[in-house]
Amino acid sequence: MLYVRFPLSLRNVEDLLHERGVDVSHETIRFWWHRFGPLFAAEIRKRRIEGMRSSRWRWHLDEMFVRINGERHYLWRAIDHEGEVLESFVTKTRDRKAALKLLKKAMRRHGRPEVIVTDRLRSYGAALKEIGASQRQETGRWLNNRAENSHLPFRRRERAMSRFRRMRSLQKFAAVHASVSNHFNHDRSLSSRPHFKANRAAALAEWRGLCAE
DNA sequence: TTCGTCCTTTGACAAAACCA
DNA sequence: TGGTTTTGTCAAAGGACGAA
Repeated sequence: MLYVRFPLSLRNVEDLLHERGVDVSHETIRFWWHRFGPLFAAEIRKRRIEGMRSSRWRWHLDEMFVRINGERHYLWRAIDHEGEVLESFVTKTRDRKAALKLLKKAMRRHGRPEVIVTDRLRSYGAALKEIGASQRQETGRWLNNRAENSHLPFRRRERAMSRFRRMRSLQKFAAVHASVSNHFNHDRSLSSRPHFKANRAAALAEWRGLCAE
């Protein structure tokens, strides 16, 4: 959890744990998050979906560049109007097929949204047409800030991580990171401090519950 | 005992980040 | 620009532990 949630390297986490009396190697940390990260992420996602009100009527779709060994890849994400990450995955191309995959994945899990906000990339139009929802699309230079903003934590992490070495782990990390940051990031600025504290305590307690199982 | 399985450690590596 | 440090990753070996 330390590794995924904070911009720490594997060796940073090793040292942190050492301070707390846990003696493990950096390789073990890596092993742990590969092994258990996806499990936790899936569990968090499942619980969130169960407890979700049907208020996610507007989606924001977005893609971003990620460089792996000098090769260009694209990280696709679907975000709801509250800034919560619904879906994310990695492809090598930026075309209709990738956009379509994103849409289908998200819709299978969350149902159809009323409005879909995208940037001006034509692939979205083509993909939406294919599933017969083109009238629900809204594009705009500024409309999609919601999605762009949610890249920030990810970018910060990417820098500390000295870029991703393999597509496989980027995919995994994107999924786990989305779930974990959804779980812990309640809006600090909008809610009062005691309210935020209560939320954070609840999130932590729930996390401990997940670990104990 | 001897396997087999599942984790952990170790040491090395190349790529990226950093710094002057 | 070029050298140094830091990064995630890998292969190989080690170790704990239960089953046969």
